[in-house]
Amino acid sequence: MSNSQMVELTVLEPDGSGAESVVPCCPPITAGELSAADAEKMAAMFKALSDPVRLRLFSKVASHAGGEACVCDISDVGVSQPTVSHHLKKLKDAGLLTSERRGTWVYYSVEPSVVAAMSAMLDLRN
Amino acid sequence: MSNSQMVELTVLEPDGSGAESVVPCCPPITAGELSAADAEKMAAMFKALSDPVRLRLFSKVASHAGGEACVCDISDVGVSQPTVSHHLKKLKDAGLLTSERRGTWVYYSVEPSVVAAMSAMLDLRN
DNA sequence: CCTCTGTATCGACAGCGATCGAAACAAGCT
DNA sequence: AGCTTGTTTCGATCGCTGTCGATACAGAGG
Repeated sequence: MSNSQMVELTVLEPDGSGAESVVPCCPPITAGELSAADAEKMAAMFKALSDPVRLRLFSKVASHAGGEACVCDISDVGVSQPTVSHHLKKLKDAGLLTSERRGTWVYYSVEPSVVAAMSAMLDLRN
Repeated sequence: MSNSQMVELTVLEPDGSGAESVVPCCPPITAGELSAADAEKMAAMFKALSDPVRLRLFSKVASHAGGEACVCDISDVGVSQPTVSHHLKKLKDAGLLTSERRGTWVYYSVEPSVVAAMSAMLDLRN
């Protein structure tokens, strides 16, 4: 039960705007070891990108103009359409994407702050 | 089978120094969509950090002096010793950590280039 | 050589998750 | 209302993986 250093994380409360209790947090991982709770949160975000199909879907959205894309524009990733929907839901639940219906189509957008938190956490420079 | 943009990734060959065919690559994800092959490689790296226990172990190593730590220093994460060893192996196989035996103890170190590649990929600024 | 401590591997089990087809829901059209 | 197209949900299957205890391996010191 020993732990050398613990760093308090700045958890941005996501004002219940969509995804279920999202996460953002985290100074560079070199700054100190994660608590069990923070590790849980961050791991969930990394897990969202831990599947090749999801990573491609995410990359398609992120590289689209405005960081936003219609499902119909990105669903060509070699799996069935229900599977695409399932993966988009996971990315949304993890807080990496948000979705909005506009008429017939549903558009997914990247959530910049959450992605930035992951990037910052892996930043090793000191 | 349509794809808007494709970006060639700079894959650094890891000169068979340890982990099995490691990965580094990747311009910011906003630059263009990942190919199936690159998505596979990057997803494997994110998967390594997608477990809370692994993320804590990684954070303990990264936050240690010199980005290096003995197993004995970090194995207090609430799971059995074999499980710790199993997770460290996964981090090593993913290329995020390297290991070296020095006498009785085994030391794990972070592989900065690989971690930097993940961080850079998630960098959304343009 | 034996023992002790540190670490890795093995084998088993349980739960999670990626995938699909089928079906439901949503919105626009005629 | 019915049809069509886009998207999500449901149920089932099946492989993957996190976990453990037991065991094996490695090095240091008696």
